[in-house]
Amino acid sequence: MDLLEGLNPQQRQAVTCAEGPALVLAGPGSGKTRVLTHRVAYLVREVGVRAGNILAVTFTNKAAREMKARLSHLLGAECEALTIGTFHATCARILRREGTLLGFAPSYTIYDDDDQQAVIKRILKEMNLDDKAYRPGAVLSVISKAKNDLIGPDEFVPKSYREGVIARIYLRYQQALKESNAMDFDDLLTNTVALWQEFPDVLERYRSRYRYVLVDEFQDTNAAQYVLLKQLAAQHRNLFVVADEDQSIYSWRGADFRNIQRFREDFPEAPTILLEQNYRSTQTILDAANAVISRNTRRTPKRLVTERDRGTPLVVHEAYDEQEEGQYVVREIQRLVGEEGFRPGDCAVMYRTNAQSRAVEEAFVRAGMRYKLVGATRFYQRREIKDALAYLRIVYNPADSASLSRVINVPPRGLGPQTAEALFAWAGEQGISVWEALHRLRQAEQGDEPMAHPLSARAVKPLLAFLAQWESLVEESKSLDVASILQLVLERTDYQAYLNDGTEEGRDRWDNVMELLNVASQYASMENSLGVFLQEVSLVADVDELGDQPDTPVLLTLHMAKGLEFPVVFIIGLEEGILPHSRSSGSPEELEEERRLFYVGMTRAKDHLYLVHAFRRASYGRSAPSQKSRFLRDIPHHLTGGERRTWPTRPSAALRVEPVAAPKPREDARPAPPSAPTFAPGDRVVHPKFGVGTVVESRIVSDDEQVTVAFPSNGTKKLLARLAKLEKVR
DNA sequence: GCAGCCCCATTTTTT
DNA sequence: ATGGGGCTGC
Ligand SMILES: Nc1ncnc2c1ncn2[C@@H]1O[C@H](COP(=O)(O)OP(=O)(O)OP(=O)(O)O)[C@@H](O)[C@H]1O
Repeated sequence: MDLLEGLNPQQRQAVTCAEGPALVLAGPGSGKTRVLTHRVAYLVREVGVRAGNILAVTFTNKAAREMKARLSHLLGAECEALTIGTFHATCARILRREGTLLGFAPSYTIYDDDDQQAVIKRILKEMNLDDKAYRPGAVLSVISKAKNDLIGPDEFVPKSYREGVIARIYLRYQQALKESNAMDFDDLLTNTVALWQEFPDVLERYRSRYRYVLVDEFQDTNAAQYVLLKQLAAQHRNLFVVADEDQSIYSWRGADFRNIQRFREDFPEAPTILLEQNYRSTQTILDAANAVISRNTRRTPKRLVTERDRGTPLVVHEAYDEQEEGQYVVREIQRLVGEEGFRPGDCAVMYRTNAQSRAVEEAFVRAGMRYKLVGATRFYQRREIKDALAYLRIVYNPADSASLSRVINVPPRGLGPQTAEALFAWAGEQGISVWEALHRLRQAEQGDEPMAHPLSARAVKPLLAFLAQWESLVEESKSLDVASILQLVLERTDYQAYLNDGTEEGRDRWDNVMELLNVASQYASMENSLGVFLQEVSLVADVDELGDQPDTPVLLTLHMAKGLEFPVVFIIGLEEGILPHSRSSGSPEELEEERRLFYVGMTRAKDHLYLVHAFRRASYGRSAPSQKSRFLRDIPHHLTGGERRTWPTRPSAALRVEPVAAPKPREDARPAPPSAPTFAPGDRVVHPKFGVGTVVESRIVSDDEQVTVAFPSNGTKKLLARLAKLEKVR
């Protein structure tokens, strides 16, 4: 197969460019991922690079799987030797091998958010701090931010008293993790950076191993990830990155698209290759997406053309509420499948927040249709699943104190909060893991030299019984696979009896545990199946998606949609407060990121794009009128088929599409406040008489919008937008 | 120590 | 709405 077949000249140039660094900058659907994939194959097949010398970094595990699949097609068996994965997964693997140098046993545990919270809560108690003044979530976000910027607990410079306290928590937190032989997500990156910094010989090994490094979605790398890349590529300089600054949507996680600029400075010899041909979307979709993104100021405009024809207009639909919104989406999918020959799996429903999936799911259930929720870790968040995983994690890494604290009294065995607190505090004081503390307790009780400990005489017996039980489980598990271990643990803890309280919920919970066992058994034949299984679960490597791939509509967040494409896309909840989200509307930067998020969603669509908003929506149990998203106003009217809605006929009545004239806010009919301003401060506008000016302020006044505009030559004027025929200019 | 009850806040996005 | 956390009574 010719690797260059099916590539345009620009793409070929990128795929075949010489050794050394290179930057591919291009818009959505221009084949960035395809270029990266083909470049890998090209290096192996044409340049003769050994597959083992290539590292390709993707943004999600799913993307890694897809790339692997494509490369296995392009390269055959040789692709097995490639390293393809996310930064986190790759670092996790490196640290399994080399972590001992930093004081971590190979069986270290990756702590998830709950574990992290548990550790922080423990520390707050230890330090006598109020967990309301220092909310664990808030503390963790400060710590995470620091880590993403590679600021360790020692380098952390507090800018306030509060931050001083957090700095102390941070320090203790890192100790606690080490005592538990655990790392959090951010540690996977920072510890790898530290490893390579402190052990140049190790870095040297990885440099010669990963002689060619390729990074997808480079605009969403954070500082730690960028340093990792620099460490690896500083010498051989074979760093190939593809990026689109308009698709940078993870700044809240420390991602910084200015890494593109840094790359240019650090690798000045890198050619920049632009891809300007879009192969995905119709002209209409592209035009609409472009109208939306061009309102962002901090960007370099890109050229992007498509070979495809105009296609159909976008559909903008106003639903009554979130239920009717779900119903509309489901019926429209049924229609597309029934009348237009689409497959259910061609359709995707995208939303800003996970909570929004609920109403859509209910609509699917009511319609008797199957659907797939992407990236839903809900299953792994369930109590019974977390319990079962905690059991497994203890077997794998008994030092894991977070897991021990979770299940020390599950099922109840007389080790209540008092005892647990005493035990954990005692371990904390001594700077040892809880597991070790239990051993000391036994020593103290049964050894020759009695030792003081704070545990009540009554608690000692169940504690030692607990230790004995788990010691035996750890020992017996050594020769077993994950599935057998899980079965054994469930049996010994009598977990089924604990769940089975006679209620249906209890039955369901047990069913879930059996489902977990089913998933685990898919790993059973692997080498070190327990470790592999736990790692994949921790890295959210969508374990549940193994196997079944039904042809069903997909429900996913806009964030999860990055990098994917679908013939039919529904974006729902296009309302102020949701998209843009109220928690992200504070600064212009945040708003621009919300806009990019919408842009990413729109550009996933190949043929049909539906933009749906609801007239009213319930949140936190309260239903309130909503206001349509400002982003919808940026889409020129001629690209949409006008706005439609299916109510107020009767929300449950048969689908009836009634065209609705441009929204005219009538106070009696609409409790909603008047529409949002079309002009925002900073916008450049043109006035027939005064010329070009800059908007200073804009607010809604009765029926029109009063805009204050500063004209360089005519001073500042207050104008009514409609009357003055104000127009935006770019 | 533990089950049951009530109150309350809820930071949206994920590796 | 929902579940986690605090409180009460056994
Ligand atoms: N030269 C080409 N000829 C035909 N189809 C192409 C070509 N290049 C890319 N495509 C197709 O265009 C679509 C988009 O490609 P790809 O996902 O690689 O783009 P991308 O730039 O990574 O997109 P995004 O940034 O939006 O995720 C894919 O379906 C791909 O197969």
